[in-house]
Amino acid sequence: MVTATSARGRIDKRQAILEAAFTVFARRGYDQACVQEIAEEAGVAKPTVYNHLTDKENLFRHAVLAVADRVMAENLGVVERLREPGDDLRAVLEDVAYRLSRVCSSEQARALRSLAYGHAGRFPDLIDVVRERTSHRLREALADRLARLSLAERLRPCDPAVAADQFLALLTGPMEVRSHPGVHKVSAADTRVVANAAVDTFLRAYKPD
Amino acid sequence: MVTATSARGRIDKRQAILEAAFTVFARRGYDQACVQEIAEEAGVAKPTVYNHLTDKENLFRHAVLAVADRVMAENLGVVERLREPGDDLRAVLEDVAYRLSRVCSSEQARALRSLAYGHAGRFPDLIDVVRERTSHRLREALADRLARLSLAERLRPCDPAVAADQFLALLTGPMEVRSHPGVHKVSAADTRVVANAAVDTFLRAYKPD
DNA sequence: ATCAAATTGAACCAGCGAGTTCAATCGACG
DNA sequence: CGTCGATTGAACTCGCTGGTTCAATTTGAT
Repeated sequence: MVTATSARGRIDKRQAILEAAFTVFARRGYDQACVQEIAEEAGVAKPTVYNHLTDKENLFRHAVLAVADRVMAENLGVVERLREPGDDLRAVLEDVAYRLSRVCSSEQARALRSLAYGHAGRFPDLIDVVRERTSHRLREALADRLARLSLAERLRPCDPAVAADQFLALLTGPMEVRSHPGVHKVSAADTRVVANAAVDTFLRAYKPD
Repeated sequence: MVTATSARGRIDKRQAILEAAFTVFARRGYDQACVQEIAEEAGVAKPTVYNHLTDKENLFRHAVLAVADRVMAENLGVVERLREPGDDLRAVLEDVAYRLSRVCSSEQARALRSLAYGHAGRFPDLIDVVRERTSHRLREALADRLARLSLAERLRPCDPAVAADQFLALLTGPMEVRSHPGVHKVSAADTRVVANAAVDTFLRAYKPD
């Protein structure tokens, strides 16, 4: 059996390769990204890349999926904050909205969407997986929480699925208008404004009574 | 000077090339689309393509911009219907919402966004132009109409810009969840449901009182 | 008919990048 | 120290595609 250090060494190298692959794919696109550059970015030789991940295609898939998992975990963690809302519903909604906005407009998440949607033609299955692990999972989790809130009469009776859709739409829609891709990231203050506006209209539409 | 018919003949061929270029770029992506295939799709020889549009890059830009202009025109036409709203505001909003959904989730519009966002890395300026001619123009036009409605006390006092953003978000957000790319298009009935739901929460949040 | 411009098909060049091979090197472990 | 496996760098093959050239042909106007 291989010793702990060497195994760890291998794992680290694989992670480094995947990490580098994602950043290079993100900045060049699939076709323009050459394996050579990925190898350099990872601080590794080209044959080593092919040693760990057989194809350029495999490399792409694994890199994208890894990031998708990370983003999904963050999103679910944020929504979990709605499990025990205090007496100030608006405050906790604003908090959740703000954090979700930050995650969804992070560099990683934006690059992820850009890659998946941009290469939908060549990797049709990949886009499904990405959507499943980001949008859908997030939608389901949020719908669960909203259902409980509705049942507890903190929100008016409604279809939790469409409420979740609309909440997320109110968040991400206005955000992506403000985020010129590549250039200056959206400021935290701006994000907060958008998040609060989203929560405001959401509550106007979904408050009890 | 060239006669009308020959000029028309040239124009037709140019249009055919641009049309073909867009469809091929849409289905293959920029890099995988070879000029040969575009020429075949247009029913034309390869040198003819280079005769009309110098570069592959130029070809791409012109093809994308042409479609962007078409989509923008459709969008603006739809919003124009809000200029004289009848006494049933909800009905006309639902109509506009439905038509906007159809346009924004049309094959052309989806391919357009996919192309622009997917190749944002290589053509940073192109994405700006596309956004300008679709999202921004639409946003502005809608904000204008909403401002008038607010002034006429058919909507509560509000910032027309954020109201427009949120209206569009409520529309397009839930739509793109339902549209698996490539496969079955969203049914008209489904679109109507989403549009009506969007108008319902929008009116709940923005009705006077 | 005739002339000029546009079009065509085919061949050709050049560059680029995926993927492979291989000898040299490194690093852990006994 | 010696061994074995992983890593490295460099060179190489190979296919593909953008872009060009050119002679032959078509098209359409006068």
